[in-house]
Amino acid sequence: MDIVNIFKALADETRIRMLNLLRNGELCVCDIETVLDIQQSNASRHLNKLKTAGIIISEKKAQWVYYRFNDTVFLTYPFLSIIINDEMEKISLCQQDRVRLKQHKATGNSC
Amino acid sequence: MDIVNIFKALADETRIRMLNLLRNGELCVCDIETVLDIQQSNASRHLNKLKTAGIIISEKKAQWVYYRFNDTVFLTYPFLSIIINDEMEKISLCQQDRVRLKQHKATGNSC
DNA sequence: ATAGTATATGATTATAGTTGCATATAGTCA
DNA sequence: TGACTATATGCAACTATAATCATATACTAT
Repeated sequence: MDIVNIFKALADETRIRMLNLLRNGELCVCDIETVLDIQQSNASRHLNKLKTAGIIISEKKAQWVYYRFNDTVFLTYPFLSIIINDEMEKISLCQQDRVRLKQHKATGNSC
Repeated sequence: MDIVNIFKALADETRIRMLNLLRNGELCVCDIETVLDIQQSNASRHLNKLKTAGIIISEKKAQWVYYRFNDTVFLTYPFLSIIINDEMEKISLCQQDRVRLKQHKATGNSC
């Protein structure tokens, strides 16, 4: 039952926060790491879990790996759009994270 | 983050199958047990997990405990309606379970 | 009261998921 | 080439979840 793997991928606060950050567009691992203040290996593994579930895809550019939403999964599971567009907007930690991402990008230290 | 507990509750095949059965209306533990062919304690614990997450509620009637959807949670999390109405319809195991529930009810052995 | 049925829960074991540290791999740039 | 950066992964410790069996609780009916 593939949908169970989707829910398993969503059943973690860090991964919800990651998906929230990706709403603004693709990001590399190190920026996600910095904004969420988590370890590099931790970030890499959580992103891999979201990728394995089919929610995000990755693309290597030079030494960075950029992650972004996998558009086709929203066709298969339309409820995912609602979660990402509406539910994440309601979560205060997610709102704060997006402010922090904006600030991080403003510093010019982002990829 | 309450929504993570919702996803944790959904991140299990048995619990998805339980929610699918409840689409037809309230059911007691023993009927769910029979239709899904799982142990009694197992059924009770999974139902409790769905209840703790706020997705279902229970009502005791005589010696039976009936479980049904908690309507208020669909107001808080509208995406849940889509999952239960649309996604479960697409899962073949869920379709089969609903046939088995119908057959079980037809035997007259249900609560 | 007694026997029977339905449900919940304690205790245990098994399995799966998470984290941190160290290290491997792959790319960049001087 | 060598130093550096970004990312992934092996391993170990830890935590959480699930399944099973036995038992407790609560209700029914005789």
